[in-house]
Amino acid sequence: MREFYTITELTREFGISTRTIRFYEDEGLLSPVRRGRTRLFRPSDRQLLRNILRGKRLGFSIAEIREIIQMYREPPGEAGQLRTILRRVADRRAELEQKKRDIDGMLAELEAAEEACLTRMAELGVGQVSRSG
Amino acid sequence: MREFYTITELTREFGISTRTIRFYEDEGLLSPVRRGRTRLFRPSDRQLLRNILRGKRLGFSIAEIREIIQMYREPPGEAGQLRTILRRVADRRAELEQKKRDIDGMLAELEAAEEACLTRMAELGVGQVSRSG
DNA sequence: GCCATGACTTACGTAAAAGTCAAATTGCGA
DNA sequence: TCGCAATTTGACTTTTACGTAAGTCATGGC
Repeated sequence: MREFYTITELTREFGISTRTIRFYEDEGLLSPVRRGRTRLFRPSDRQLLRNILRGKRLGFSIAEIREIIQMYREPPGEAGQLRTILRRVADRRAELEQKKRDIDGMLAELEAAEEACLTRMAELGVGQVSRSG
Repeated sequence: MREFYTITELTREFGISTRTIRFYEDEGLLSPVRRGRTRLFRPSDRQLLRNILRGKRLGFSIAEIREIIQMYREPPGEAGQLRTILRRVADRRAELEQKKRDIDGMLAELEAAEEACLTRMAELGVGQVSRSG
């Protein structure tokens, strides 16, 4: 495991721009250490970035991702705050389950569309058809 | 099954604004029939709206949703176009599978966070803890 | 006939999430 | 130590997905 990554290494690995990474830092999602003014990303920063991009792919906003990230941090010492976090965890979980159902719904529609295409191709007498599902 | 829905009925059912529905029509996602100037939504429009909102929840853009919707339409008569659609279906499917993995990853992180909170609460000697997973 | 209600169009506004560009600075290899 | 590529900050621009406001139109009840 490497100790540090440069910003461009991360942009290449994740297919994003430096502007994006700096933007995430401005938004408080990332906090790389610095040598002089240059950002140095630890493996934990890299992991965090990976999680941020996961959230993005699922349609979460920066604000939501920031909130979710805060739930992963060291749990606080106060019972009320812990309960708050637990509630939010439950909420997010429900949201993710909904997204899962959405995915299954869309997959079903895609399969129907594929089926219709394959049927149509058969009607047209087109060969070289391979089924993936 | 009702024959038509008004715009406000749909806004109430799906928790969105009339502006949003009209915007989707402007963007070519919906094409309700009209009586005079008033929009009348058929059950198929309602279904389509449901699908649009599913796509939104999964983070697809209007442009992407428009493209996906076009795949659901009546399959065209030309073999090349059919193949194009099949390829896009495969791409979208792969994308949805990726999102599914993203969800599972996030769920795992949420569970870890929950676990940490529960542990912390136990340390504090806080009772009334119920586990959901 | 008048008004409330709901729907419509048009136009402008805006927040989020970067993209783009410029100018200064820095690190590092020769 | 020079020079160039990489990095930095800062400001401005763009795109997306609507929100909001202003004014019009149709219609059903009193």
